[in-house]
Amino acid sequence: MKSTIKDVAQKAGVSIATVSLAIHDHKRISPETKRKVQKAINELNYSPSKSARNLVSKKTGNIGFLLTDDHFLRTEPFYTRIFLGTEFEARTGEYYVLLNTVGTDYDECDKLPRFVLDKSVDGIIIAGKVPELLIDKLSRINLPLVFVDYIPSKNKYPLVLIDNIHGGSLATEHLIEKGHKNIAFIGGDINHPSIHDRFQGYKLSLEKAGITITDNLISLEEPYPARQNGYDAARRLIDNNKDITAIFACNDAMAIGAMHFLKDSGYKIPQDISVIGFDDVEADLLLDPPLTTIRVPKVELGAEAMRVMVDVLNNDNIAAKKILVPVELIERKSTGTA
Amino acid sequence: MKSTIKDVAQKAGVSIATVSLAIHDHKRISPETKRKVQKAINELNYSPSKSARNLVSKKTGNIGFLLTDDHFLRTEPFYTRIFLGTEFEARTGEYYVLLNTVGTDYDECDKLPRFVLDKSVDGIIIAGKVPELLIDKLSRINLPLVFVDYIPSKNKYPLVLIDNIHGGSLATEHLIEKGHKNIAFIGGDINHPSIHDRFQGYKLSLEKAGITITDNLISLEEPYPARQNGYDAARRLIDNNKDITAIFACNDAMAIGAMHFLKDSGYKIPQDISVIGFDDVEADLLLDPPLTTIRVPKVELGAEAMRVMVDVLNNDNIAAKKILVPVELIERKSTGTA
DNA sequence: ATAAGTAAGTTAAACGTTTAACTGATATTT
DNA sequence: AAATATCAGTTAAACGTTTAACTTACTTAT
Repeated sequence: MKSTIKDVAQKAGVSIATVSLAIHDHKRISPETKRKVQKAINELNYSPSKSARNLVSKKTGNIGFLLTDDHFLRTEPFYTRIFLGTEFEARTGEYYVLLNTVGTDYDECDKLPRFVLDKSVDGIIIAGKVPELLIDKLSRINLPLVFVDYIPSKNKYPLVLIDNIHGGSLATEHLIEKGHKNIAFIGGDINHPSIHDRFQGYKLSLEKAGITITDNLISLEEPYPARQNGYDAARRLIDNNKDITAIFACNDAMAIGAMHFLKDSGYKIPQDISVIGFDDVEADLLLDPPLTTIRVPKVELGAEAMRVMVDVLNNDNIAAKKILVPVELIERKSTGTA
Repeated sequence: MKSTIKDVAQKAGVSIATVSLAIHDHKRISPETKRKVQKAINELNYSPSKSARNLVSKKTGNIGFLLTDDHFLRTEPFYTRIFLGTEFEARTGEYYVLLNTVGTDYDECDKLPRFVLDKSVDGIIIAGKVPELLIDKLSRINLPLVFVDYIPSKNKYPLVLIDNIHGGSLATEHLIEKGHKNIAFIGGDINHPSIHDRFQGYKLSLEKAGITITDNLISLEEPYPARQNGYDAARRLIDNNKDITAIFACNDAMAIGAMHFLKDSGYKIPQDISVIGFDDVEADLLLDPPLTTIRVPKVELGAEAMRVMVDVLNNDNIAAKKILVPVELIERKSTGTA
């Protein structure tokens, strides 16, 4: 059943080295011999053993995909999509993707990811925020690292990022165009590079439009950008400032929370208050009204990260590049004229 | 940096065979030697090379996870969750999971999944409905197969299934307990084993409660269990029978559609009509009112499938078992008393 | 005619494990 | 006291590739 290189060699009447060289299209092998070998391969339905190859090449043919438990388990399939993207791209690059999650509470005693310990990967794509301690440890072993949707503090690795600043601007400009002036911003975990940048985009656009940036329009206290936090932030904001006519939430989860609060408080969306989110998660379409948001091409992010990884692997020491993946405004029904 | 068994042997002052045997806790090695070896292992931070192991054991340590493109890409992260479950369980079983999708239009000319071609997996978990032709081809190569959430036509493989009949009963009994008598059923693609069984559960519970099963309370025509179909089915049902006080939809997507129709027609949920779904997808919580449903433990389904696979792999030819994973009623706000 | 070069293979070592078969002590049985 | 069993380890082959170094037969240049 399972044929080896030996069987092919026998059938083709050549040595196993010739078969190997023929497979790799080595110039030392004549076209005719290559044909003979190819014929034998087809007849025997042979395909090389990965294990044997890996053993001698000291490569594994696998790329690790690392993220935190809560990112993978969270309701919105954000990182799942990114993972999917790496998987799609890996296919063309002849790689497999191995997934591993780590706790957010990673500490000194915790083990390294399984695929690192048993040397099952040639490189690691790290998605989203992961504990810096883990990054430290990982940077000590000699594996190529590529970050997607996160900027580690010691920034010497290739980065694949959402163009958050531009996205923040897009969202804000959309509201400005609709005639809004009192535009609130809801953030959570403002130290997170993505959220920080979206906030930058917000401020940039306001400045550009000549609108002064007002403190009581901005909520940055929430520690985490989740639904409930969006709800709480919206309440605080509205309590302090009745003039708000539009809210830009730093992500859809918070936008959804904010919408819940607004509905609970009897505000009509978008007649009384417009809401825009960021990410474009599936749930947005189910909302009433469906949420206007900034679409992040999640699958594309993952694919890009894998492309960078393959480059790094083939090209040994390529300069650590930084790729910004563009976003786009998706206008639905949650935003209207002021 | 990367230490091999040779280094460990040298450091411990024994042969490499001894190291290997010690690692596998072989009885021929004395406790004292084992300690020595362990010490050397720790000091060198050694861990065995998977490639080398795989080569000699002729195992890969990988399990394939196969499903169709559209199942993986569809909005509700149903199969994604199942995948996650296999991944979690794989961890304890020392396996890695390799994912591969196939088109629903798989035909004779299409290649087998990549991980089959290059012999990168020891077994395959197949999730959801996949083309029978592919199953045929796969059954010819000698890899263990485990199906999750699908029953292939030639049923000789281990199966991990949702307990759909019981779920159907749970849903129906919940409505009966609330005092409902005119309980409608909305199905789509009634030939699908899962939907068929949910319908069985419905009928069983009605019989048990002494309620006659009425044709104009049942909609089975819809070809596909999607939102729009739920909308259409609900309309037809209500048009034909104004006495309906409760609807059991065969899945959440159809339930969501039905709710939309009811709202559009001015019915209050649950005051006028109760609605219950099946699956418990994330969207349910966002609805107004949030949907009462039957929770399907998706992660658990995947974990169970992996457990079965590991059993099969360790135990060579275990009888093809069939595991029914239990479901539970999640009561939210879309069902009330008649 | 001889040396040098090239073309097309082949040989054999290496990759890092596992494991069957062997060895050489001790301990036990007869 | 000799034969046998047990214990604790070692030796060496095998797994299926890749690849540097070697071979052999032609070409071509001098």
